[in-house]
Amino acid sequence: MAVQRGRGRDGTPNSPADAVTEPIPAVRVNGNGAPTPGGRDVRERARAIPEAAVARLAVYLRVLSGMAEQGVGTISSEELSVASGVNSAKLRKDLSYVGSYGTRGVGYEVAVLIEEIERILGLTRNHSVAVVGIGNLGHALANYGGFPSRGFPVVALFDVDEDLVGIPVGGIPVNHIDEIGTVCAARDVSIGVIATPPPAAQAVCDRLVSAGVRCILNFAPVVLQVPDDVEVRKVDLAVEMQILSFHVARRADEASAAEMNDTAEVAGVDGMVIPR
Amino acid sequence: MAVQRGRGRDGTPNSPADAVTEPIPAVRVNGNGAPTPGGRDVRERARAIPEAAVARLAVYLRVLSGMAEQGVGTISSEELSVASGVNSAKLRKDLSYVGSYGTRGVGYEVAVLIEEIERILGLTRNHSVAVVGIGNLGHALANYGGFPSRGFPVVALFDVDEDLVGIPVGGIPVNHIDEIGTVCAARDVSIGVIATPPPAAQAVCDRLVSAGVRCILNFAPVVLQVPDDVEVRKVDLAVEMQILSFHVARRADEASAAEMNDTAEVAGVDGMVIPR
DNA sequence: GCGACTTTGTGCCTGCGTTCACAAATGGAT
DNA sequence: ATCCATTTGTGAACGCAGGCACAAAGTCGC
Repeated sequence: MAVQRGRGRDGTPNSPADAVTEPIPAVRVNGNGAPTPGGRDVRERARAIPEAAVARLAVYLRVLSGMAEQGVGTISSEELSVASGVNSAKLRKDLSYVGSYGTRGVGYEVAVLIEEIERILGLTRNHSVAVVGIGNLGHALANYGGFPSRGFPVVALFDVDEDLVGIPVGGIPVNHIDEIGTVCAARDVSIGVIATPPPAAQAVCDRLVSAGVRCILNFAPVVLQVPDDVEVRKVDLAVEMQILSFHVARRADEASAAEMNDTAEVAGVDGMVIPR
Repeated sequence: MAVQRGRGRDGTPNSPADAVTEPIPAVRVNGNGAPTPGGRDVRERARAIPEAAVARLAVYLRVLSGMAEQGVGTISSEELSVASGVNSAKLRKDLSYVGSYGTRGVGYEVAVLIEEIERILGLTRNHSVAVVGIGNLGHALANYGGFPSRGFPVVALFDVDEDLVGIPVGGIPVNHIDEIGTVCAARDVSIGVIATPPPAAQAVCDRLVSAGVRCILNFAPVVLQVPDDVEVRKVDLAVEMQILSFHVARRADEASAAEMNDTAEVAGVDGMVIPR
C-alpha cells in the first residue's frame, strides 16, 4: 500500500503542501538508483525533479502565462522569482531541472519557458477529470472554470443520489456511481476527484482504481489506501485551518511573552533587553 | 514582505503542501536562536515544532477523533502510524514535540493525546472564520459542515455583488465587502478565507489585513503580498492537478521505457534484465 | 573587435527533516 | 520478586533541499 503524499506543501504542504505543502514531504521522484537502460536524457531529467520543485514549476507556469498575456517577451530569473514569491537561486535551480533555456545576460524567453514547463509537467495533452460526489464542493468543482482552461476538462460527474442522475451540472449530466467503470473508460478519465462525505471516500477510491484511474485528488478528510501505482494528493481544508490555528496560538504566546518582557523592563530590570 | 508558505505543501505538503508539500517549505517556527527570557517550557516546545510536523499532527488528531468515537481507549504508535499513513518513528518524534504522554510498553491514551494535540494546535478556543467571495466555492465553504464541527465557525461572508448582500448562505447573511473592517472586528474574525476571482484577491487580502486578520487561507491562484506578521496558506487546485499530471507523464514515460526493455528482451539481449 | 556589464547555471556548504536503532521504562507472567 | 515482552522517547547518522557565491557565457556599447 502506498502512502499518500502530504502537502506540503508542504507542503507542504501545500501545499503547500500543502504541500503544503507540503511539506513538505520532499519525496524524490526516482525511487531507486537503478540505471535506466534505454532512457533519453529528457526522461532522465524528468525523473530527478524533486516533488517540491514540481509544485513550484506549476506556480511559475501560471505567472508566466500572466506575463505572456501582458505581452512580456523576456523575463529574468530575478523578476520571475519576485513575482512567484521564491528565492531567485532556487528558481534558477528549478528551471535547470527543466533544461537550459535561458540566455545569459538577458534572461528567459517567456514563450519558450512556458512550452518547456508544460512539456515537463505533461500538459501538452489534456487530462480528463471525473468528479465523484456532487454536493456543495462537487458543484463548485464542476463549475470551476480554472480546470478546463488549463487543460483539465471535467468530463464526468458521479453521485449515489438517484435524484441527481441525469441533471446537468456545469453542462455535464450526472451519472450514477455504478456506471463509474464504463463511463471512465469511455471518456478516458485520467484524474479522479473525490468530493464525497468521509465514510464513502475509500469505497469510491477503490472503484476509481478499478476503473483504471491512476491519479486521485482527495478532498475527503480520510487517509486513502491505494495500490503502489496510484498517485493520491489530498486537500484537507480542516488541516489547513488547524495549521493556521497553530500560528494564531504561537502568535498569542509571543505576544504574551513580549508583554512579560515589557513589564519586566518597566519594572526596572535595568537596560538589558534580550534582542529578538 | 513575507513569502507565503507552500503546501505542500508538498503541498505542497500540503502539502500535501505544499505542496505539495510545500511543499515543501520546511520553515522552522523559531526564526532566531535567541533565548526567550520568561518562556515556559510549553511555549519553548511549541516554537520548535517544524511546520511539516504541525500538518501531520492535525492528521493524527483526526484519526484519533475517529478512534475515540469507536471507543478505542489506547493506541500504540504503530497502529496510529498505519492509520495515518506515516512512518511510526516519525509519528513518535512528532508526538514528542507535543510532550511525553505515552506509556512505554502500552501506548498512548487516546483522550489524552487528543487533548494535548488540541492544546498545541491552539484548538482549545474557537477561531472565527470569514469567507470573502461568495461564488461557487464560497457557497461550498459557507455550507461546509467540517469547519464549525472542528472549532472553526464561519461567522461572516462578504462579496462585492450588491445583489448578494443580505441573502443568507449557510445561515449567515452576506455583507458587502466595504463592511469588512467593522464586521470582522465586531465578530472577532481571526481567519480570513479568500475565494474570489484572481484579480480581486490581492485587494481583498489587503482589506482583511487592515481589518486585523492575521491568518489567511487563499484559494485564488495568486501569490499574495502580505506583511511579515501575516500567515498565508494557499490551496491551489490547478497546481494540484498539474502535479498529478506530472506523475501521469512520468508514468507514461516509465511504461514506454519498460516497453522498450521488453522489446529488447524479446529481441534476445540475453537474460540480463536490470532489476527495478 | 574588445571590454564592461548583466544574467544564467551550478558546485559547494549549511541546515533541517527523516530514519534508524537502542536504551529506558512499564505491564504482565511466572 | 524477578524476568520477559512490548513500546516509548530520543541521540545520532543520513540525505535532500535551500541558499550562497562564482565562473561561464552572452549582450551591448564604444
